[in-house]
Amino acid sequence: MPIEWTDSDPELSLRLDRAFGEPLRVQFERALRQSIQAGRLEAGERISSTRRLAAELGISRGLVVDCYTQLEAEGYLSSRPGSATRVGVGHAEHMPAVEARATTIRD
Amino acid sequence: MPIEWTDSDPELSLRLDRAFGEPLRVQFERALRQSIQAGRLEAGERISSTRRLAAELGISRGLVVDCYTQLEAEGYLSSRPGSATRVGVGHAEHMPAVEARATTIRD
DNA sequence: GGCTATTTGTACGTATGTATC
DNA sequence: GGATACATACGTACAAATAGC
Repeated sequence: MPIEWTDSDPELSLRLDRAFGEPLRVQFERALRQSIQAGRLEAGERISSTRRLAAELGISRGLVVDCYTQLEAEGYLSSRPGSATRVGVGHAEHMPAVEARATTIRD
Repeated sequence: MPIEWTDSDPELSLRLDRAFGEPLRVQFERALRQSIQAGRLEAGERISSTRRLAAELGISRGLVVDCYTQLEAEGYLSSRPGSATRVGVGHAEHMPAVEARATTIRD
């Protein structure tokens, strides 16, 4: 049974399927990366905390942490302890779709 | 091809060999126990997390967890959730092999 | 400035499924 | 079939940094 999740504004919508064979982490990581690439998330904008997103998606926080870590290494996200994780400024600027859209996504 | 690993300070150095016939867990567990027995690890000192050590040794984390569990049961290590594993205070000072022998093999 | 809640980061321990020998 | 090893996912716990009041 796939997991679908859409925020109030559909800034981040993704679909995970446990029975699909592909690991949840891979599915989630790709969905998140594509959301940034497509400009559905604005540069510098806060994204959900690992706890909230995990709870909303029905997956463990560890998975979310792992994916955030990976995407941060790729430059898509920026985080520091005690503060919210944000979309990396470097990447989103270079993405054409971003400025065109000016999407608002909060937390 | 043996796996060799040495920490920055060579407090823990070990050598694993997949082709040796002896299970990796046995090799690793013995190497770790001997490091403590020989006093190369100081009492109360932090040791590598299961994730880090597994990654550095190229073995699965499950194996490291199993060995840590066994050595904790023998008193060589001390751990609690959310905190780093440390060398057991009782052991690193006085002698070792006694408690180890008294312990039954688990699992 | 201080206090508290939140968040990240880290770490352990466990469970389940799979592959291989 | 059993033992060994690995991969994936989860739950929990704690410390440090931060943000907000």
